Amino acid sequence: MARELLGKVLVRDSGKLRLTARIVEVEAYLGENDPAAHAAAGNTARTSILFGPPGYAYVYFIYGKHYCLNVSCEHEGKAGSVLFRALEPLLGIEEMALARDIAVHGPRDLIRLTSGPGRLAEAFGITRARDNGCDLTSASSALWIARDGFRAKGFQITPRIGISKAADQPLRYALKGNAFVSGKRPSR
DNA sequence: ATATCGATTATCT
DNA sequence: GATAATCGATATG
Repeated sequence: MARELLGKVLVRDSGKLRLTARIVEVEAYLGENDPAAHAAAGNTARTSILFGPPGYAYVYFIYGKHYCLNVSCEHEGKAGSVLFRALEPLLGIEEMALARDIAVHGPRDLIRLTSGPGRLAEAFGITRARDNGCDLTSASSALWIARDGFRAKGFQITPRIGISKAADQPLRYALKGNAFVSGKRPSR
């Protein structure tokens, strides 16, 4: 799923406003048996979406400040998911800058719009109240995943970022050479 | 009822 | 490179 999501487009539709951005970095979380996954705590009020059918938005709140977006994967009862870590803005850049409350002058500022799980959620106005449980596979949803003709040149797999448990597993997928990928730049 | 901590980011040095 | 900010979910009593 993580590999399939790379290169797809995240779409926000609210009224006549549309935001779109390409998915350039994601991480896989493997469900109940993955110590780093929220699903490891079991099926609770917080994580119930993870245990439902695939294709739905799991939104969580972290560090008192940030929302992050996952899509549920696997069949009902299996809590695998994919975390959206970075996007490349396509449409609605001014609106994203407004939501992020930053001024965009050059490419350097563009990166701060959607490079990082908390940043992309803020740019898209994603909150738990608004988007948790949303069907990401339906074009009539306010938040959904689209396919355009984009062909990725390649991707790379590295260890997941920002976790303390099971941090060694290579489950982070990123488009090769994409400037919007979060974290430290690979040496090449 | 209370304590702990995190799938992060911004802002320092 | 280090650290503060900030709050809801979860664990513990």
